[in-house]
Amino acid sequence: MSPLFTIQAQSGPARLGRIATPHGSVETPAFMPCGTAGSVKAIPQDVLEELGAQIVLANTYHLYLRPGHELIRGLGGLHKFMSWERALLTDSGGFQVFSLSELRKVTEEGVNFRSHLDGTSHLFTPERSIEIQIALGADIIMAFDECTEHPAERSRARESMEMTLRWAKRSQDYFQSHKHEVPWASESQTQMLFGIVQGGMYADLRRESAERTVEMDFAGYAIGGLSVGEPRAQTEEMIVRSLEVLPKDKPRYVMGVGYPDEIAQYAAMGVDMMDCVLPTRAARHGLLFTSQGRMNIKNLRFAQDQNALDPKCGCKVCARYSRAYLRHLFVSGEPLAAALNTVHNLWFYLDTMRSVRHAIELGDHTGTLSGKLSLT
RNA sequence: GUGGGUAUAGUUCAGUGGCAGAACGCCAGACUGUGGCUCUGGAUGUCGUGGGUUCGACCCCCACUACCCACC
Repeated sequence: MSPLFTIQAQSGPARLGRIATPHGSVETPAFMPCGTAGSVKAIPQDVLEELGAQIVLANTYHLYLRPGHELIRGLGGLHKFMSWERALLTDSGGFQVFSLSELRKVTEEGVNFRSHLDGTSHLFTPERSIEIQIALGADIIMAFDECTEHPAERSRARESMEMTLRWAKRSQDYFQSHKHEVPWASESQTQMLFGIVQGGMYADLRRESAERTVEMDFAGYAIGGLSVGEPRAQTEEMIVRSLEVLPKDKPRYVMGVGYPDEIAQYAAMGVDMMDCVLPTRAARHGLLFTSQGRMNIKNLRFAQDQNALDPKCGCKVCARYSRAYLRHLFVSGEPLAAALNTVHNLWFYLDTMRSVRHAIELGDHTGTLSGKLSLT
């Protein structure tokens, strides 16, 4: 079997690579837009393709609750259901449990939680999470973990980390015995299961978590539990500590980050994959990322501004519409505002990654990777 | 013309003889493995005009003006 992840060029710790999935390849470092409920909010799949997205993240928690994973399996899997032929990754539901903490109860077995939709009680276990993720059929699926809250005492961080390690083993075991049940299964193709590094903000726990996760031999490794309120320097250190241990021939994924300059920086540090709700959520809230920094399009100062949103941007929104019009759409509550803003922000993120990949390919002669990206 | 009603923030309206209020709108900020076009904060007043009563009036009294309703 040919390797699922290949590295084509390196520049310092940064890698230019390619993940081969049953639904096309993903060039790395990659940014993955969030399509929580089987949709990147506000834009249709053909636009997502035009933007150059090669992989989208969807969510086990949401799709399980509605419309239900068995329904999606019955309709041929998530790719077919949402008419997305490129790669998909599903999150395990671990983070939703964390972010909806007042509704949860964590035990060794798993997590009891109440649906935010109708209040009904549900139990997620590692086995259940993987079962659902197999039914959905994403190309890359995630082990069921516990996202350690921040701040967390060392003892609490260790306890949480140990739980995640036990759950990782159970996720792996269940996956190995059921992976043939994926909707599009064939002899040569299965899903890739990623393990997740935790350990709170403790460098040695991060290292230990990474080492013991690697021993279980996953197809790729994620670094979770970051961007939960800690200072940026700490995020960076935890990533570095984890990357030191993670195998260089497997994809490494930092979950849930970040700002444009963050994703460029982490890619330069050797991270291959990232996802974040920021570009899409911010877009729906009127916050746009540009080459000149962040821009709140609802500000009065744009009311009569005929300039393109970002004159240096190559997206279709910047090519066609003025700031004045975009402000008008947003202020008026027009649905088109969310669509256009999302197109721009995702283009900006995806284009940032294209620049980073190009810089790695050229051996970073442009300096892009050495911190000269001045994005906020 | 007669009778009745109303007049308070940009708008729609609460309000009490003793610091001028809400909602929406407006202005600004936030957003990091997405429940939520969401959350947080801020500014804005000749309380229609002119008199009177009162220690004190947005509030009570009188007149005027504008608008609304009914009747003629």
